[in-house]
Amino acid sequence: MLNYKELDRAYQALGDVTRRAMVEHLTRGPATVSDLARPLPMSLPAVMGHLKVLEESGLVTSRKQGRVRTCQVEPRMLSQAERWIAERRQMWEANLDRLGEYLGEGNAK
Amino acid sequence: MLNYKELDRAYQALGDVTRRAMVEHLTRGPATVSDLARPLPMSLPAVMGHLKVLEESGLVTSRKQGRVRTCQVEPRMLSQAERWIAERRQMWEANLDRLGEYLGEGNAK
DNA sequence: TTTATAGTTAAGCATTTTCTTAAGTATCAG
DNA sequence: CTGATACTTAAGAAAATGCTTAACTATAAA
Repeated sequence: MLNYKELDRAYQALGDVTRRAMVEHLTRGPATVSDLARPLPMSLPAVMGHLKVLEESGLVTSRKQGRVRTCQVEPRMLSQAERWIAERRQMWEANLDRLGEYLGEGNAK
Repeated sequence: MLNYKELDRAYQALGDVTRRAMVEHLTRGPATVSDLARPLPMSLPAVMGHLKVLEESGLVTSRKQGRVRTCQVEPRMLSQAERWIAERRQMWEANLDRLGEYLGEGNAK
């Protein structure tokens, strides 16, 4: 399960173009910090900041070997964020169905 | 389709417990501003602020009749936010499959 | 050993976010 | 008309974000 703080962090992390670009990059495979930074229009420390947010959200993990840090997507957290939305949408649809039945009965149709 | 600014707004909107609570409330059916505010530990103007964020993100819409404003979830935007994550997850899985094939061939298994 | 690479930390600054209280406006009810 | 209700706006404080440059550490290469 996912507590509200984890969800906060995951959605906040995704609420930034730069970090979504990083996630998208990592879905094509693992990458180093420099790999992630190369296409981005900002300094390396700025990228590090975004990486920290992504790691704290659980969407990304990384390990350092020698002087190179390699980053990966964490698909589990991706799924969990996906699921929260999916569940709310389903809840809304279920409600809509119930309303439909009610109107259907009321109007004898 | 969804441009990056819309996605920004949608995920930023979901990246806050209060606003997720409001969305959750609205998945059980339409509600007025006061309905939304009642369970929340903050002032009405603060709730209005959150509502504004939700409306600007396209996740919620509202209409005013007389002095009462009624709010609704907008399931389309919910779906679109869901889809972005789903697509990245699938991208990652496809990549993993390709890696699996590669390793499979390499190891003659 | 010297130099280049890859990443990290720290300080500082502008902007945005999230909340407050106070003071409105526009219905609706009596 | 008078007061209560439902929201709305504005001003402002405190904290969080997102970036910069400068300085530093650890590793690898020459």
